[in-house]
Amino acid sequence: MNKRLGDSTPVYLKLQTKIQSEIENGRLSPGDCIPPEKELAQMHQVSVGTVKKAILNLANEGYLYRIQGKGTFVAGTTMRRENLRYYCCLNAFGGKEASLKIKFLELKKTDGIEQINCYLKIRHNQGLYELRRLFISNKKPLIYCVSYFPQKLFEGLETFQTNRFERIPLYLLLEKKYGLPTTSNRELIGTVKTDEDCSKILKIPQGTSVLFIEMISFTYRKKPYEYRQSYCITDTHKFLREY
Amino acid sequence: MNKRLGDSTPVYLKLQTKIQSEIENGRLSPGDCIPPEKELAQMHQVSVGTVKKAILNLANEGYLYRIQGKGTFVAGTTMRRENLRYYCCLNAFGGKEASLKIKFLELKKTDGIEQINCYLKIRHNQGLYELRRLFISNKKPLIYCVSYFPQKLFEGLETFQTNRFERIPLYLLLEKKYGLPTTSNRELIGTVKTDEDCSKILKIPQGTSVLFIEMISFTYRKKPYEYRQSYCITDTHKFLREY
DNA sequence: GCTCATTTGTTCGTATGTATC
DNA sequence: TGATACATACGAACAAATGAG
Repeated sequence: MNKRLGDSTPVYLKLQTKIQSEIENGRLSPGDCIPPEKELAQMHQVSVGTVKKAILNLANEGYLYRIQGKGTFVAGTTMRRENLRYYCCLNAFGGKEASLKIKFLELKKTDGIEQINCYLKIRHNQGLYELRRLFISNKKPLIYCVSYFPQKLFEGLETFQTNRFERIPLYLLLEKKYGLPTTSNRELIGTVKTDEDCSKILKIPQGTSVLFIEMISFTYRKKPYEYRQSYCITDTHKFLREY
Repeated sequence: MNKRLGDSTPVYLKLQTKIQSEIENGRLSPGDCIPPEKELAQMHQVSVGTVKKAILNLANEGYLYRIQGKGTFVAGTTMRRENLRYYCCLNAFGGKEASLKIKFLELKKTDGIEQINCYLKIRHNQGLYELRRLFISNKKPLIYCVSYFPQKLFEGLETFQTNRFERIPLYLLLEKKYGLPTTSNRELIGTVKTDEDCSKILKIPQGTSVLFIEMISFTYRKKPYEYRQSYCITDTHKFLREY
């Protein structure tokens, strides 16, 4: 590794960027172990301290985690973000959280949808998966959500047993199978009057105002991988957000 | 500074905790400069590397920021969080942001309110400030918000010229005057039908469903310093949240 | 515009402690 | 128990930015 000849980016930063790229490119996947400090130092002809700095930075940013005596590993979503919960429903601050059951409704392939493909940064002609789910608390429907994914990114999704969608959070399912952790989410929050389909599923009168959340989830390199619409009943429980 | 005799917490961590305490206790305020590495090293009889580690950790956590050649300084909210925007209103992802004008409505002292004092972690008998504001976009009211603060924490708030509340974000005003930066926010999001007061101010029919956001803002040591209720019209613009 | 003292940033190397298997 | 790997701590040298004179 060239030590600041001509270009002025520090050595540790070059190494750091290199490792980060390998993670983002999928050459290293969540759970993988990277070579020990000493070895990396020899490989790149730099000191151990420099390697340590690069690795600690990546660990701070959530790309890696380290265990003393064991090694350094590539982090997944759970490691990066202790508490990723899209739907945490409370009746009040400090109040009780609703325990949500997931009900799988449907998963199907669809053609591209212009607006959504645009959000997902894929071409108009690329197909999508559409996943519809219902979240139920105390036998009462609370959230109806429709997710869209690029077919190209998640090939074979339709072969999953449907009950797997009801057992673990979607983002964990996708990370496990496709190696894509969630790095950030962006939401637009508003209200909307339910249409026929939605009001039937939520068992409320058509035209009722409900909370409407559009979300885009991102993975490495700020790449969007899911667009989701959620219709939420907030009579008894409200949605927690922290930032 | 005792170097790991008996107790096992590392030296750098003790120093780090010490500096953090001084910031959180207000002995150091946003903008203040701390002694240079060499001096701190001598003061505590440790090596420069150890001081560096303590300071870099605090810088990563947002307590400090450093400028090469100048020194190390205590960070305020703007330094800690580039983009703290409670109200960022977009018509769609990638769409245009509404430019909001703030209209000051009222600031008054009130008695404690049980539920709110509880959120703010102060005793029932402690008084509050109540601040009411209206956010306007394109001459149309978008957000009506009512904030509550502990009187004890913000003594003299009522002596501010009211137009100062219309010029800069509230959190900056409070930080500047009282030295309390915002470290995190917690929100509960739902919908509510407007009452008479609210519908008059927002110029919409009474009983219209609007987005309703309750928020608690925290400063150092996770201390709550504001409780806020926002009533938001989301016909044209929705609320952005990232996490 | 230049120089110099100060301060942080980068890099090296070494020694020792501690957790894991 | 020993080998491995990360964590802590020290110290030294030089680079790069800042601000004062």
